Amino acid sequence: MRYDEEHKQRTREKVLEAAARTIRAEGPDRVGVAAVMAEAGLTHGGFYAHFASKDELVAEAIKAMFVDASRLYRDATEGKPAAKGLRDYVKSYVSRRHRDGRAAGCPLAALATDLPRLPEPARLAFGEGVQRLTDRLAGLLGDIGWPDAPAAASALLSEMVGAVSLARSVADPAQSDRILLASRTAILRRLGLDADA
Amino acid sequence: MRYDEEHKQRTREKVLEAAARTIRAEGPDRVGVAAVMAEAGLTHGGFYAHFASKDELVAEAIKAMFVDASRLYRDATEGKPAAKGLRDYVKSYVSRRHRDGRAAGCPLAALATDLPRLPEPARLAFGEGVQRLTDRLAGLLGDIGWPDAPAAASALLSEMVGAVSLARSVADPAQSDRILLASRTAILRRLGLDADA
DNA sequence: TGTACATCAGTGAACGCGCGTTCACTGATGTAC
DNA sequence: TGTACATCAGTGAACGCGCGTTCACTGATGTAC
Repeated sequence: MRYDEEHKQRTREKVLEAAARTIRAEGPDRVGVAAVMAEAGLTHGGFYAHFASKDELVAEAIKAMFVDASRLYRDATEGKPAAKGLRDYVKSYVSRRHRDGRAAGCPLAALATDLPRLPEPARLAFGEGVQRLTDRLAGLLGDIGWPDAPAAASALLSEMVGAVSLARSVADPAQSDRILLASRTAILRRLGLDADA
Repeated sequence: MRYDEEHKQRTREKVLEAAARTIRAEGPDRVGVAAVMAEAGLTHGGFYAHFASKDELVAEAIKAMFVDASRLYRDATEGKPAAKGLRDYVKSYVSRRHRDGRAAGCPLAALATDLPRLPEPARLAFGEGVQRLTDRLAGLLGDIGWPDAPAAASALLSEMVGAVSLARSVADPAQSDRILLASRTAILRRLGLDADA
């Protein structure tokens, strides 16, 4: 049907957005090419005009998820003093809303234990995303005068990822809430952010 | 072939052990009934004499994994003063050896992000395992006089799970080592255990 | 004690289904002349 | 300006394959008489 110049690029982005959402919600193994294409309003046959394989889709979708993650980070921190930004980011990350919204949340908490089973390109993309997020947190920790900010940022990120992952993994809602609250409180208290405005 | 009384029970346990290992390594979706049976030295047709479905196998295998997890906990802590036991458990959990041995490691770090996609029975079994491990850690923390030990234990477990999961998820070995080291150091220092014998 | 039958864990072929991938085709629009 | 052809994103049928599950069968041993 001969579309205009940017048409293919727009389609590719629509497919990637659908994949990024459903892979976070259902995992890379339970998401099918046909389902992703359908969610993007297309039929499955056209998939290979955009991606060489499903593996490539997964790797590219992981990159797209980290764009979402950056937006979540920016929304929580932009235009705020470091202490308040850090506090708001922790509170939005270790939250019921984040726990209950896998499809739109952080790829780390959604896919961490899936990654070791995925091929190299996906793991490379994931590793880069982890590093970028760590660097950003290290910046904030440095700004509030925290010692050894890069290592502290890594430990902080691990704790947030673990808390949200575990809160999602248990069947009992009360237990899940307790897991979130315990980590959120521990983090904010430790960073001296629990009483700030 | 009419086997003796305990024969069927032993076979079931062999199948569960094989499933517990391969599910931790490959994830519940990539492990097939036929592969698990073959690893237990059987053919796939006999599977349904032991389990009603693959879903039931997964739920039962999760219970079996937590038996392993209890053993790992006991090996690190048994017969030691609380401070030393806690320190040794953290060091064995947040370690390269644990990171590199998914099949025999803690189910939390191996499967946390898979669980939300599994049916209720699997998530119930997982939730119980998480609680038991948290209670044990709370016991140790209480013994060393840590305030609000149950919440502190939950936060500690989340941090350890997050660190090992993330260390496994990135492609770059140096980055992976840094993630482990950052969390391990932060935890031991915070608990005042970094200089103990 | 000996014989006929029942039991049932395990075998292996077969089933239906979903998935990743391939491929011949479509048809609106750009390009060549 | 008008006509014939080329392009190529997208369609939909088809493929091979692996998987979960089913089922008729096996055959060593326990039980009944």
